[in-house]
Order: sequence, then structure tokens, then C-alpha cells
Amino acid sequence: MTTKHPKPADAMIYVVDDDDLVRRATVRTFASLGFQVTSFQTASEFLDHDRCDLPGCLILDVQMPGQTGIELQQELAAHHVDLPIVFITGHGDIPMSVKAMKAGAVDFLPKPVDEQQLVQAVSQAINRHAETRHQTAELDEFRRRVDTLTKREHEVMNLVVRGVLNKQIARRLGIAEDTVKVHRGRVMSKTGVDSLAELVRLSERSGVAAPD
Amino acid sequence: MTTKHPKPADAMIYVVDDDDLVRRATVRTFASLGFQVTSFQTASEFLDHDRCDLPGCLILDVQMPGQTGIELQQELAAHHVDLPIVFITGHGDIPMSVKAMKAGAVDFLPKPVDEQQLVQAVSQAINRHAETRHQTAELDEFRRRVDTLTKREHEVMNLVVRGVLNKQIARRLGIAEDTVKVHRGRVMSKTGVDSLAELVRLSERSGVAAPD
DNA sequence: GGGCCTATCGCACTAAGGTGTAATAGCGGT
DNA sequence: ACCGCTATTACACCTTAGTGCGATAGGCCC
Repeated sequence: MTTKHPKPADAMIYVVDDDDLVRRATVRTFASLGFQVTSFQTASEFLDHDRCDLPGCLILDVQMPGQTGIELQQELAAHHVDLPIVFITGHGDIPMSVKAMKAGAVDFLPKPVDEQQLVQAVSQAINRHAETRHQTAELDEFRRRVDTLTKREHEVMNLVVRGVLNKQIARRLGIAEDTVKVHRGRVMSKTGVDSLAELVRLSERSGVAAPD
Repeated sequence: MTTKHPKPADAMIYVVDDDDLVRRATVRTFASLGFQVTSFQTASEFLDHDRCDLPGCLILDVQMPGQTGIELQQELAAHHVDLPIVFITGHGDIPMSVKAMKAGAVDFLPKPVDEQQLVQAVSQAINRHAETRHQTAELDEFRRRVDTLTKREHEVMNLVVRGVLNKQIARRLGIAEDTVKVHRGRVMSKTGVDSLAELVRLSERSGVAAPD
């Protein structure tokens, strides 16, 4: 059985806020609910910290000395960190909230924060994150393996996942069908998939498929 | 060659705003750019109107007498209308913008609206909409066809797209492999796909695949 | 030069998929 | 009772895919 509602203890919450009062209150709130919580006063402190790979959520103040919350969000996105982010802010405006939401934030709550709303947003984010994490890991592993393919193998793969027959692949690449079979076999073993269906599925989801 | 930047004339813009001045100004702006524009004073007027199936964008005031913009957004979503929506508002707040963005709005601009920003948001939305429209149509067609499958054919399809072999499908369903082949053949012809790869791809994207 | 990777091709054999025909059987509606 | 849809199976035949072994050849690095 897969756990549909992971226990709070299996999740990590990161709070980044330079306002001592708010930060401590937030930590207290989630700690009392049984979550593991770590807090930071600045974005760079958070970045320096070694993050574990538990499902989790980042609670982020928008205005902070140094790097702002929005900037931190962009930096994490650039590094393909998929940690969900809930913003809280004292002096935010609409364009700022829109920008954050466009960039994938889970929620954007003005201070004073409604504690119940915050807990709900974070809980939801963590549940979704927990559910998608193993899928994400599967895709990362697939991408990693696809990277080990040679150029030719990659070409063959792109045609295979579009349903092109070995015979046609051979003609299109100007090689023998037997050779296509060799490449195709390597693609399957190198990527570790055990069926064409899985290869297509993972190619789709990982966005590895090349355009026409 | 597929048109990457569709001409404005190939797109339809709907403006819904009870404020005469703003509405007329918006219409003028986009009309002068060559877009086809239709405007409405209330949500219900828009809903009564026959929409053509061109790519387009809805520019929506949040506060209106009768149905609000947010409510209209929800109603359209409930009817699976995928028209992109750009909100403009005079008295919006952060929670409202967040709600709209969570519900899939393209942008949320406070009045007085920066004309350039509005044009950019709408143009982007239309381009994206135009690009995804034929894919959406393809998926709708696929879903429609999958609905014509019999129960057994559907069961077989679910196993096929997971890479299960005919032999194993037969054992799992307690029938002969020959029978599986018959069902499988019907699945392919009824859904109109011409390869396993395409079946898997469309099943993935259309969300037809059943869970374990 | 020797080792390693990549790419190529051929052959033989096995397994799996796809098609067409035909037949049986139950179920629901006219 | 008859028709149509669904489901089932069998048989025959052909096409694809997959595997294992061997072999050649060019490029690159030490």
C-alpha cells in the first residue's frame, strides 16, 4: 500500500523569513503539528544548507534583505529544484503575487497570515510533492540514462517512439534494418525500460522526444 | 510550414467589462492592431454569445454587476472551455489575484492597465492557445473514440499501453491469446491510431490510462 | 600498437504482433 | 423469432521485433 497521507514527520518544512517573530511563530505552528522544520533568516542561508530529499515545502517571505523571495524562487527553478513554495508577505502587491504564481508558487498569503490557510496550503503542497516525487525521480533517472545513448541510438529512439517501423527507420537513416535492430536493442537496455510502451511513456513525460 | 505567429485577424478577442470607458478603450486598442474584437457588458451577455472556434483570449473585468469575472472563469472551466483569460481590475486584492491565477488565468492586471503589458499578455496567450488548439482537438477526438470501445476492449487497451504482452493479458483476463489479438486489433482501428507508440502517447496525454 | 567505443552489416533463430476467415454463444431490443 | 452487438476461440499465414554470435572498420587515447 502506498501512503496517501504521509505523516508530517516524513516531510520537511523550510521557513525563510528575516522577521524573527513571524519566523518563530511559523516554526512553532508546524513543529506542533509534528512536522520537521528548519528556518533561515536569509535566502543565502537557505541555499547553503544541505537539504535532505524528503518531500517538503518552502515557506518564503517575499521581502528580505539581500536576495528577495522571488529571486530565490527563480534561482531554485533554474537549478531544477522542485520544492513547492508558499509565499507570505507584509507589503506585497498584485503584480508581485501574479509573478510568483506564474513562476509556479503554490500560494501567496499576505501578512498577517491566516494560520489555518497557511497550514492548509502547506499540507496540500506537501501531499502533492510526495506523490509526484517518485515520478520525478523516475524521470530524472530516465533522462540520465538517455544521456548515455550515442548519437545514433538517440536518433533511432526518436523514430521508434513515434511508431516508425525498423524498416522505415533504416531507409530514413540510410542504414540496414539489422543495424537499426542493434541500436534499438541498445536503447532498450541502456534506458532500462522493458517495453516499447514504457519507452514511449517516459519519453513523453520527460520531454526527451524531439520535434519533427 | 506552420504559422508560428498567427496574424491577429485569425484570432478573436472577447472583452467583458461593465465600465464603458475601459471597455471601449480596450476594444479600440486591439482593433487597431488588427484583431477581431467583440465586447460585452456582463458575463451573461458573453455566455449567450455564440463563440466561434478561432484561437482567442478573454479579457475580463473582475468586478461586475451580476456574475463576477472569477465566477465566469469557474463556469467556463466547468464547461471545459479552454479560452485563456487575462483579468483586469480596479479594486482587486492579492487573494483575488492568487485565486484567479490558481484557476489558470494568464495574467491579472490592476487598472489603470498598462496597455503594452495587456497587449503582450494577450498576444502570448493567443499564440499559446493557437499552438495547443490542434493538439487539444486531437485529444478530444481520441477520447471520443475511446468512448466507443466496449468494456473488454477498454480493459485490453489499458494493459496494452502498459506494455503487457498479449500472452500475459490473456492470462490476466482469463481468455485466449487469440481473443486478445482480436480486441487489440479493434482498439487500434476504433481509435484510429496507426502504431502502438501513438496509442501510448495519446493515452498518456488524454489521461485515459487507468491506474493500477 | 593495443584497447575501447561507435557504427555498421549479416545470419540464424525465436518470439511476438497483426490479419483474415469462420464458427459459437449470450444478451437485448423490435 | 430475428437482428445486431459483444465476446469468445481456432487456424492459417505473414510481418515485425528481439537476440546472440561474429565480423569489419574508423576514431581516439595512452
